[in-house]
Amino acid sequence: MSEENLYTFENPEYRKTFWHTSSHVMAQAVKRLWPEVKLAIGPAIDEGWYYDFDAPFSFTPDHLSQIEAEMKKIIKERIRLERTEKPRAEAIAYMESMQEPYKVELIEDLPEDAVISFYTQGEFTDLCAGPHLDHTGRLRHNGFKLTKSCGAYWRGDSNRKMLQRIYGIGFPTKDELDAYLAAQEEALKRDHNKLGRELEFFTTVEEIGQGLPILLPKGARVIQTLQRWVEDEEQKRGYLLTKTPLMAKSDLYKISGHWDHYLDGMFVLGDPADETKECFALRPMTCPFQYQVYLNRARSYRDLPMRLGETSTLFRNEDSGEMHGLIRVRQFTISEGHLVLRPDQLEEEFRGCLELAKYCLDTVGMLENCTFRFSQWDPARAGIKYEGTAEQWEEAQRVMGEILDNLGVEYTIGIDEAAFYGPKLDIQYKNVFGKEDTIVTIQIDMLLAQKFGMEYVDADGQKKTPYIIHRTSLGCYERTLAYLIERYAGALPLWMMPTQVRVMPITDRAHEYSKKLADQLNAMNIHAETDCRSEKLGYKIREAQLQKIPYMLVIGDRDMENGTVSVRTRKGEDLGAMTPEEFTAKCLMEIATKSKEV
RNA sequence: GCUGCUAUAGCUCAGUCGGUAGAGCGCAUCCUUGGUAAGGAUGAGGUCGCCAGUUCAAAUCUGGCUAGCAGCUCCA
Repeated sequence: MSEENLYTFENPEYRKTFWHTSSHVMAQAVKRLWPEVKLAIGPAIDEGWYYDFDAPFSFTPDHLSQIEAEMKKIIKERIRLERTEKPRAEAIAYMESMQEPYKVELIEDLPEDAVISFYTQGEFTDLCAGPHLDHTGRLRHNGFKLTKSCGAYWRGDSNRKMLQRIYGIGFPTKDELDAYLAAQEEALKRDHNKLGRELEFFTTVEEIGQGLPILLPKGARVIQTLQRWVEDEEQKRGYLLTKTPLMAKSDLYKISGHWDHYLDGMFVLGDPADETKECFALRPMTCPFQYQVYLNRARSYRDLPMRLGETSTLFRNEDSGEMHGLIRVRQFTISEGHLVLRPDQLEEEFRGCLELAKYCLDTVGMLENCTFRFSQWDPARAGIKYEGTAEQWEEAQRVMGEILDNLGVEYTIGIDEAAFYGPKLDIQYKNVFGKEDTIVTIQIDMLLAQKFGMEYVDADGQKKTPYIIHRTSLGCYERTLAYLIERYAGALPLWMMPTQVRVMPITDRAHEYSKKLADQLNAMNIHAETDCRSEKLGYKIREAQLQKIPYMLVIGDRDMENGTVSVRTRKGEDLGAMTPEEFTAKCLMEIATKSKEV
């Protein structure tokens, strides 16, 4: 980056600094208004900044307006920011004198030899590593907005006090702010939780409970289309289809380790404390069930790799605050698979899993927005969250790292994000709020095969323990549907749409012709329906348009005379008259190629 | 689970100071047979999320619960 571009908003470093200084200005405003409020931390984030406060009251939108007004003053005062450094003991004493206990704790946790720096702007001083802008006038008094306030645990620890976080966003000009806020508003219109309900993909019912959405006919159909496609694709790639029980006795989960590591997350049927009675649990994952397929008889190295696939419904008892539309639910269905392998097959099979996942994500149009996370263990939680030895973990992570590097996967590392039995490659996707979740996961497991006594007889006659890859190819169908709704604002590509064509007779005279047309289309596996209500054409078109139906066939006297259909797309294009055969061929081609055109 | 917010007709929302409810859209019926984003008329539809409490009186005030939203924590 050239010298002259250094101090512009396009430079990510400058942008972070800009937002970081904004967070200090916000904290200064809060301290001016309510000196009793304690300061925690206030970093710049990907989009804007936040600051965590410990206040004896709750910040309301009213408070935020007051803070904004005070921030404007501070910006107009053009206060210089000055950096100072203090020795550790002095720094602690200083923050104690300022009655900022959170700052004291932060300093105490710094290494003995750390440089402890402060930034002062006017009467306000904050513990901070910097850097910062030179004065508050660099910010724009009408270029920022405090977007929300909410709870956040001190140091991200749910056992500690919940503080209040205020988020803000800011730009060098008001126009940029307005553009950002308008874009945000646009993005929220795609929110699957709103759009998915409006378009009748799903709903929820109070009596059924949290995290248990009802897939309405439209949503169910999309998921059916995706499932059939994924199952067929897996079969082509050598997967064997299984169908295993949705529940098992606690015995099974005790072998797998889920009983120890995951009991809180399971729906248990019966009393785990009563050893005289059977106790069942709904399955939170498929692994120990699908392993039984492998265990059905003795296996030879010639049987490997064994690729098992199952469209698998799982149950997880999530905490009540975690549920979100179709993205985080208590019952969901995934394209689950387990591959049982010899060590020499690991890399190739891992590549196969990654290729399958990328193919699936690309076909539905989501790959370009995915990021890859290499999820590793945290040695500090060995034996608590993670099973196995340090050697096993280092080995599994080394192997996975090598494979990822060989495949040229660009990834970030997530510490303490692994499964209890091994490291993962998680493919992440962001929703319209910018919140990231895993859509696909590929995991290497060096532990469970041993626990279940899974072996194979190798060429040398020795019994050996196989590797296992746990993987999904399109992840959880409910979650995928949610992201698809957001990705396409409800206007899914033709091949996935629950209704692909709506036939719209203009007069009663055209009803019979229209119904026959729809029947013909359905016979060709094109999802068509007829709108025979006695409404005007414009009204029918408006409704079909709002429902994002890809093709509208307008049928009037002209079409009946000429034996044609008049085709309109949801984009508003009038494709004119064509024969039913021409239209059918066009649709079938678009469906067969899984065109992403919308 | 935690912090904050929310819950009125199928949907989006009004409802003033506590005196048991309204609109638009949708739905039904009728008129209209209209060629590319809303034709007209009439009508039905609500124990104001649930349970308590305060009060002569609660959609409105208080508490608890349930569900929804944003974030935190956890997780696919």
